[in-house]
Amino acid sequence: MAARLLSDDKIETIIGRLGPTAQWAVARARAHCTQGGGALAGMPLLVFALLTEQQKPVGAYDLLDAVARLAGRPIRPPTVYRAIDQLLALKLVARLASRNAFVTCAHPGHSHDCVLLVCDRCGRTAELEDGRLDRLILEDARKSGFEPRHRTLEVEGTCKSCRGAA
Amino acid sequence: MAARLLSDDKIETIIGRLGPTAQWAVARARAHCTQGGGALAGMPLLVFALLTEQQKPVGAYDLLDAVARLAGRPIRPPTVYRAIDQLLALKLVARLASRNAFVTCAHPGHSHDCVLLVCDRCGRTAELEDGRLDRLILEDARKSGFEPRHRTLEVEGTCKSCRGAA
DNA sequence: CCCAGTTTGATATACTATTACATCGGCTCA
DNA sequence: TGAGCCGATGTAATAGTATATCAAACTGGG
Repeated sequence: MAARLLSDDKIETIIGRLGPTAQWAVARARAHCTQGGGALAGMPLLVFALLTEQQKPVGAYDLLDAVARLAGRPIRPPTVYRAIDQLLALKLVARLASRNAFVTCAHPGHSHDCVLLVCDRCGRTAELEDGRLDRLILEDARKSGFEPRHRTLEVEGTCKSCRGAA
Repeated sequence: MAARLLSDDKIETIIGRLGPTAQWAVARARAHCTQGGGALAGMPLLVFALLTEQQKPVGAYDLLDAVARLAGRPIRPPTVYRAIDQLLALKLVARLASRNAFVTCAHPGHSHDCVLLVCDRCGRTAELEDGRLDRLILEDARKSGFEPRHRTLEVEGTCKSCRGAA
């Protein structure tokens, strides 16, 4: 392959420098992939690590810059988008459609779509889970003959700590 | 203003050629604006008319092309985006974040955010309304100390007629 | 009539995403 | 071992979405 940008060793070193929460998230994500018979490695792993380090949505081009900085040379968009696509397929990250950005999923094992709470002050996101919501949406949709397949639910507002600060 | 692209008369003529449903939607939107003390005219009116003619989401650049064709000369993006911004502020159209496109709102008078059902076969959208959903989201969010301000809820699936056809 | 304010238009550019092609490394199997 | 295939990664080019900034034209009050 056209001269790997970053060796696995370097990626491990980068991960080693992350905070404890991010470390834990990476470890859990890897375990989740291993369980599924695959492996989280290379660019997808690096992108996941960078994304989980920030606790907020990151644009594809910010990830691109971060990877380029670590690699010491320019990176092309598809490199990052491919990694993102794989992470999306694995449900390890979610696309934040309202902001064209991406966040790591808090609950990798779950099959349902996320409910994302996005703070418009600090930009941080939290994930919500409520089966009643999905049941209600399903029920409402079917009433009009619509068969749902996938859902995007993003709530913008102010998070607890930002409300406290104000 | 830098030589208006389309006179009000021309816009009225274009609206006159729309189908009855679209005519009705335009009339209702205008009434809604008049009630609010404003007026729906010029580019925003034209964009609303074009958008309501299609019963499905339309990208900004498709609208751009449509306006350009009607005007008989190229149009620049900000012209259309400004019109869209005004229509968004008036809640006459909604942004379909998951597709970077726009649809006219079925219920201009309502203050709540829309629930949009988007058919992945025919592309058409329907609007849903259920206060229980919003109450549930509000309740869940507040449980984690989050104060919601705005919501994006888009459901992708198959509509009644497309399911019938299959 | 002239000026200030508002609205609309043009230019240029930033940001987001994908298509199509090139290259590398490892694997199988003679 | 090495020829040939396969999958993963990298590159080039371009398509699609959105905005910041400046310029020009109508509007209404004086």
